[in-house]
Parts: sequence; C-alpha cells; structure tokens
Amino acid sequence: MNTIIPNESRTELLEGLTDAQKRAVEHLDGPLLVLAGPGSGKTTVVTRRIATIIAHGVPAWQILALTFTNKAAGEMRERIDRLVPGNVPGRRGLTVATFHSFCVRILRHYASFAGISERFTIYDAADQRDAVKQALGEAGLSSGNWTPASVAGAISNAKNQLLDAAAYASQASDFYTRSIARAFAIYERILKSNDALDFDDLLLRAARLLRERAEVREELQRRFQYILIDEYQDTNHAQFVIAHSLAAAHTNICVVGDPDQSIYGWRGADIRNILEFETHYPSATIIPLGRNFRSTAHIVRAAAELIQHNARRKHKKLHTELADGEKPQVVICQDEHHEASLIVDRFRALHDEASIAWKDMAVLYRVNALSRVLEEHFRDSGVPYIIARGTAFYDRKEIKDALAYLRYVANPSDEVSLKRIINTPARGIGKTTLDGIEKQAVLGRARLVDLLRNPAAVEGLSARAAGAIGKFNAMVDGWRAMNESGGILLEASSGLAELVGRVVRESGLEALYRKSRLEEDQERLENLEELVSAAADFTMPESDVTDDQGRPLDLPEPTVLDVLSAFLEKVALVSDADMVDPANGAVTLMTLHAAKGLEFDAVAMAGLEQNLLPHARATQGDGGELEEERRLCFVGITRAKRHLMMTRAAVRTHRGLRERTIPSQFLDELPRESIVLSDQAAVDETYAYGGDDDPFGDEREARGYGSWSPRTGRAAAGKDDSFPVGCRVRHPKFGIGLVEAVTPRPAGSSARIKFSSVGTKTLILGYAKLTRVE
DNA sequence: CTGGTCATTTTTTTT
DNA sequence: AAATGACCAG
Repeated sequence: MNTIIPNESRTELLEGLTDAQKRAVEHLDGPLLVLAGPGSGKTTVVTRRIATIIAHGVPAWQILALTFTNKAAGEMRERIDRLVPGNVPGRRGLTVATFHSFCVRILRHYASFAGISERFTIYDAADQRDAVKQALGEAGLSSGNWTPASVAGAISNAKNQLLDAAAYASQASDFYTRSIARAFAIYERILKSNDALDFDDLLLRAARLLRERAEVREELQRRFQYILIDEYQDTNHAQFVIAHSLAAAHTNICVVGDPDQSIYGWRGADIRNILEFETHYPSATIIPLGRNFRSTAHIVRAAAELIQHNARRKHKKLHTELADGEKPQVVICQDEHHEASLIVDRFRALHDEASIAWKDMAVLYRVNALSRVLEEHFRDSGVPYIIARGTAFYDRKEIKDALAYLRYVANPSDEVSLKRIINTPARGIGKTTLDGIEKQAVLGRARLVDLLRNPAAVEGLSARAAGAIGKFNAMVDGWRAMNESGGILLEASSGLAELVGRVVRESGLEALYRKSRLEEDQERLENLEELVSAAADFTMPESDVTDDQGRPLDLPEPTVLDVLSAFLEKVALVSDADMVDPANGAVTLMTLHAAKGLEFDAVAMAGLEQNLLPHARATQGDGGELEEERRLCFVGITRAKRHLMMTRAAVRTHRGLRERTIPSQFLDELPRESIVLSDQAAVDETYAYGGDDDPFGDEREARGYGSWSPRTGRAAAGKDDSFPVGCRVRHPKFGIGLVEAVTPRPAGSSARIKFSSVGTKTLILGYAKLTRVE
C-alpha cells in the first residue's frame, strides 16, 4: 500500500475514537462486519474508513458505498468530501448510491445484456397495483379473494427471493399459489410490453445480470475493489446476491449494521444476512460497537432493557458513559386529541424553557394515519412542523397525471401511463373507445400504444374519436420534437422546465383547475406550478460513467429527453426519509421506520398501544413479527438524545370507530426505575370529553381508569379465570358472544370474543361489563 | 361520454 | 375518516 497523504492526516482520521472504532477505521482489506449499536458513531466510522482507504492510495472510483435512502447516501458523500483534502489524487469518482439507484445505473448501462430497453420506466407501487389488477382481470381471477395488494405482495416476495414468474410457477403447489403464478406471468408480460420495471425488478434484474453474465460481473468487480454496505441488516436476498457477486473476486466487503434495528422483514429483508456473515466469510473480522454516544443513561437503559426481551437475538451489550439525564416519561392520555395537545405542550416547554430548537424535536408513530390529528394540533398551536412524507407530493392526483404525461413522452411504450392520461382531462376518448381499441389489440396481437398511434387503421372507430386521438398524438409529438429541435441548442435542464411547463399547459391540466374556484383545485394548480419549479431546479446528476480504469468518459451533451429520464428516475426513487431536512426550523413528524438513522434532542412516541405498537398484524403469528415490532420500538427510543416521551391514548378513534385501547406490552418491558409514569387521563381535569358523548366516562371515573403500572401493578388481574375460553358471555351493547381466547396480562387480561351482532372484538375483562351466561 | 352521488373498503411499515 | 369504486342521471 503506497502512502499518498502524510501520516499526520491519517492520525487525524483516528482522533477521538475508541479502540474499537479505530480498528474498524483502519481495517483495509478482507471482509469486515461492524455491529454498530444505536448512537455508536457508525457514520463517523464508515466515512473515516473510506477516507483512510483513499489516504492509502486507493482511487475513490474503486470504492462503492451502498445505502438504503438517498438521504443517507447524500450525507455520507458530504461527510467524506469534508474529510478528504482536495489535494488528494484520485479522490473523484467515489460511488455512493442507494441499492435501487445503483441498480438502475447498471441496468441502463448494460441494458442489452439484461435484455431490457435502456429507456425503461420505473413503476411505483400505484402503477404496480394497476398492472396487477389488469393481470388479475386477464387471468380471470375475480378480485374478491384476490386482492391486487396481496397478489402484488406475493409477487414482490418472490422477486426478492430471485424467483421470476417461471420459477415461481414451477414451485407453486396449491391452488392459491398456482393462481398467483398465472397472474404473475401475465403481470410480467404487461411490464415487458410497457418497457417497465417495478422496484423489485431493479434488484432482481441486476442480481441476475451479475450472476449470469460473467463479462459484466468481471468488469464491475474490477471497477469496484472496495465495497461498503450500510444498514446491512435490512438487505434482502437479491441485495445479498448483488453485494456478494461484486465482492466475490477481492472480498473487500465491509458491512455495517445492527440486528436489533432490523425493521424491514416485511419487505423481504433477511436478518440472517447479517447474523450469518461469518459463515459466508470465515475469515471475517467482527467489530462490535456497543458504546452509545447519543443518549443519556436512562434512555439507553430503557432501550437496552426493552430489547432484552427479544429471544432470537445475538447478545450485545449496550452502554453509555453519559450522565443519567432525564427519565423517559410515559404519559397516559384520554384520547388522540389529548395526546397531541400534550405532545405540543411538552415541545413548546422544551423550546421556550430549555431552548431546544424545533428542528431538534420529532414525533414518531407506527402508522401514518396517526399523523392527521397530530398535524391538526401542531397547526392550530402555531408550532412549526413538517411531515416527512416524500412520496405524498408525488402521490397527488394532479402530479401523478402530469408525471404520466412526462413518462409517456419519455417512453412511448408506457401503456399504463398512456391509459392514465389519454382522457385526462376529458377529451372525448372515453371508455367505449378505449375498450374497442383494446379488444382489437388483443385480436390483432398488436399493442394498444401502436394502434393509438394510427387511429385510421382501427376498425369501427367513430370519426370523432379518431379525430380526438389524432389531436392527442399531435400534441405528444410536439413535446417529443423538443428533443430534436431545441434539445442540444437549449441548455438541457432549462429545456426540461420548458417541457414540463408546456405539458402542464397544453395537456389542459392547468386549464382544468384554473377554471374552478374550489380551494382544493387552487391547491392543485399550485402543486403543478411546484412541479414545474422542481423541474427547473433539477440538475442532471454528475455522470460517473467511466472506462474500466475509472477515467471519466466524455459523453455527448444530454438531450432534453435524457434530462427528463433522469428527472423521472429521481422522482420515482424518493423516500419519506429523504424529505427530512435538517436545516428546517420545524418539528418533524414521521413514522418509526422513516426515523431510522436519525437523532433528535427530544422525541415523542405516540400510540404506545397494543395493536398499534405492536401492530395488530404482528401480534398473531410465530413471534418473529412481534420481535420486529419490539425492534421498531427500540429504534424509536434510541432516536432520543435527552428527552423522551411515550404516550398512549386510553381511547382512540380508529377507522371511524371510537375504541378503548390496551396498553402496549412494550411499556411493561421498560425498566421501572428508569421511567416516569404520569396518568394525564385521570389527572388532567382541564381536558374534558364533549359531555355525554364520552362512551366510557362513568366507567373511567369508577375504576380509576388508565392507572397502568409497570410489572407489578394489577398483577392479580393476570389470573382472571372467570371467563374461560369457550364460555358464553353477555355484553351490554354487543349482546351474546363466545369467548375464543383469553390473554392474561398484568395490566388487565383481555379476551377475544365473537359476537353474533358485531363480529369478533377484543375486550379487557376488567373493564368490559360482561356477565357469564349458561 | 361525463360528472355526480352513494356504498364499500381499508397491507402499517417503503425502495 | 377518507379514499376508492359502482352506479346512474344528465
């Protein structure tokens, strides 16, 4: 290893690190696993290690770092830029990308090897659902028992296991899977004829390309001599194959992660990838980082104690040398409005009295649905807030419409987009017309997109419809012509803004909302304008196409269509977490999932309730899912540096139904001595229900409602056997029911009871006014 | 063909 | 509660 930069710069890279951190930073060649607990300085270690590798003379273009979100990638890039001095030769060309965007690049570059069009469109979840729906229709599966969502999920799971439609079909044994296999095959055909790939395809195709095409694999192996993977606990099988195909030749692979923060099992993430890293690489160096530099001691102890309850876990010590600090508060609230206002009050106090900036606070919750009420209260109280929902803007109807136009302009095969916009706004190409053409497309084995290009050839088409289609085609051609006429002459990125502007105007979308005076439509108009400015702000990412020596290649100036494709690609791959802007002077509201990797001075976790955290879908099953929920709770707690508040509402309105909640079992698993419990539901007299509406008011007063106490408390209630499984009970409102299951819990046993009138309900025996009947 | 109303449903989490 | 889909009158 030749040394390029002086030793003192290298020792600077080790400054202030613990011994374990130093060992990780200095590890150069061979497989390395860094087990990084929360707040253990993972990002510091990773970035300094890359800087160290460069300092040892490895050119940056030989290094590949893969992350899960654009934000993580951007942050890493930025921190490395700050660490590596400008006079270091070969510091350019470092690849830091998300798995998905890296795969997109590979696939576009090696499109012919992968057997796909290099102008492929990326389908998002909604497009995917549409395509699945269409596939189900063609397969003759009535959508009753075959919901698009469940079939899409099955297909997604298969793809994550690297099973394509044929492979899936060959191992489908029962009626259910064989039916899905049929839909799967049709779905693939639809994607293929649209030149489209879904998210899972990006990984699957890249993995197969690397596995099956030796020349591609070898070229990329030569290029990327050092590979680093962040959040390795969240990789799925396809990602595993991608990473290890690339690393196979030189085995300079460093993976960083924390099994206790694995929260994407539902998306196919395989925790075994990290647990069995040593099995794949027996020579691997393993460095655990257990010391937490982020949170004060009570918070660390609460997190450590909670995660201890996971049985399937590699034991890892979590500790801190920081002071005890403030104890996390567990607050019981009356309902979700009370909860929101207590959180707002607390944050305001921290802001006014402890001078904590709004941007250093966050509210975390399990499901997005909880954000609505929180948002209301933040808005009404005037506390600045942002909701981290990157996808929300691009999910709006008007934006999806505009993007569909753009996608069709970029990819003339994109039938899903075409269908979306051909009659939006209405231009006389309705369902009857389209059905007719589609029928003929099937008969003549032609593509709908091709028939539409040539309406004269379609039989039985009314002159009016043919005229409307002709006008539509002329409009699209006009946009596409911008590429030839002005593309190279114009500055390409301002060309993009012009194209987007023209599409918004000429498509009639703008006029559609302009003529309306509804506030909602005015908002849509503004959103469209925002899209045009987003296009104007968009800069073509620096091309890092290089020869296999890493020298940048001179490329022709990008055309407007190139810029458009890049723009659409960026738009397709944004995530919620990407939208967390640290410069923003506002409290961040987001899901627990989106919070991973972030930290805040003050954190509030809302909805610490059974069936919410842990989520209802995880409470049944083999326990693996429950452990993932516990890890999610662990992730939430460990986001907090100094102040942590965990709330639960005694009553919550869920899907329009006002229901009493059960405290989250995770609350029982926190160390009593490290938390403070406050029961605002009983104490806070100033906050009241709207009089007679309160369905549980009397009861609450009568029973000292909500006086939860950890571990001991109501332990006697745990042995409640007055309503054994199988007995019949009467409920004052629901009538007669059958006890199906009883769950003994220290905070009050609950029972699942099937009522003939209202179906199955889970009730707390201590609260429900049940009487046993014979 | 279009635009409205009414009924029905709700994958938690996301690249 | 909200969003989608089915259905029906212009």
